Amino acid sequence: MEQEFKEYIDSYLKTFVDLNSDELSFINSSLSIRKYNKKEFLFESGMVQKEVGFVCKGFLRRYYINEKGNKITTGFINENNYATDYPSFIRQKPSKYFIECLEPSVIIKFPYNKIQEGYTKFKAIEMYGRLIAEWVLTVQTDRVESFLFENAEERYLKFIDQNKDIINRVSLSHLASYLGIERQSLSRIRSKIAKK
Amino acid sequence: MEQEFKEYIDSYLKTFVDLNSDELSFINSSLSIRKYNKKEFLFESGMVQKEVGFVCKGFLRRYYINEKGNKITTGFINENNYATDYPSFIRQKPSKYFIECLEPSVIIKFPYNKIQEGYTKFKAIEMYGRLIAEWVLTVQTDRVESFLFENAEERYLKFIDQNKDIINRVSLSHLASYLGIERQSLSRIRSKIAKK
DNA sequence: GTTTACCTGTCACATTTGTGACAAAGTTAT
DNA sequence: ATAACTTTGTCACAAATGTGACAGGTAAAC
Repeated sequence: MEQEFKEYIDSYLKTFVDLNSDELSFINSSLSIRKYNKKEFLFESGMVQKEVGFVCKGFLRRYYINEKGNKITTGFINENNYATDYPSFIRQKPSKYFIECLEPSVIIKFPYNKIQEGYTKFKAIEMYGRLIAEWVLTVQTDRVESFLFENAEERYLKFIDQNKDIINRVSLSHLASYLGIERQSLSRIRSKIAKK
Repeated sequence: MEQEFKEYIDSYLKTFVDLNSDELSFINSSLSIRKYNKKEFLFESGMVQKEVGFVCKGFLRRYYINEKGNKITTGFINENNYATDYPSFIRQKPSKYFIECLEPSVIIKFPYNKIQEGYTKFKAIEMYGRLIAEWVLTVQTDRVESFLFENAEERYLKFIDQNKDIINRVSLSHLASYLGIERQSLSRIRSKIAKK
């Protein structure tokens, strides 16, 4: 099984950067793989992430527990995405997030130290790091704009339009907190839309 | 004047990455400098940014005009920051933003093509690109969290706490739209706080 | 100095969203 | 199959925010 998923991620990475055999063998020797059950945690609040997780199979969410004890979902992670709190991983600072499996998952892990080693030794890996950061930057900017330019209903409609692949994997409560509203409000929005 | 500001940005860049003489001369030969008056635009909505601007002196804002014709400020840019719409610059796609000088400004410009050339030719420049992207990613993530975890009053208090250096350069209206509320709401919040 | 344009504070009212409660439906564990 | 738990939909009321209006203050332009 290991070999199968290693080849899977190799071909995924190659869609972004050209990797020579040195770089590929460095990457393959650096990563490990693990299966998770539903409700298991990739990591919990307070931890420093020693590795970043790449989702080969499964579905996860990232959430934060606020002062009132409410769980606020800030991201869903499906296949071919990285399960991490980027800012805390980059700085190697404790994260305030939990990452929880919503489905049984298969995760490939890259250790932080190996990534840094890859950045200094291999130009293609440094470039891949920049491209990933630029991509996340873009995603986060879109999300800031969604709060500034759109109301809750528009954010909801946009979400279901842009996430047809995962929409039937997320619960109403999780989605509501991701959109920045209460579950009752999302319920209201849904019934309002249904009447149209 | 040119030389003065070129030395200024050289020493700024050196605080992030080690630059050898090849890299420094490449950078210095790539950049140009320009003065702007108050109310002048660095670029306007619909344009593809051929260059990124580094603010040596001055103060600017980035804003978007929505369907109702309202100007929504999404960022303030002061000294030692880049005046750009990153996502559109990265992809070389037209921006929906205006960047306007709120004060007379001195801006150093890096052409997009030169930056890409720098990325491929110089490892230190590629690394600097990654660090900048990682930094912007972190800033944008903080901003998303501010919408999810905080109400308008908390966002306002956090802003004045974290931006003591520019707080007296921004107007109430601009700040309100940056916080995602109407100017009347910010006015209300201010008077509510004043009563405490 | 005067005029003009813009910015700010405040008000009343409308709309949106949050809060707490409850019941029905669905899911999980035993 | 049953019981325990979770999720969802709905309601009434409270709180927050948006909207349109107006007046006074400030700054820029002539």
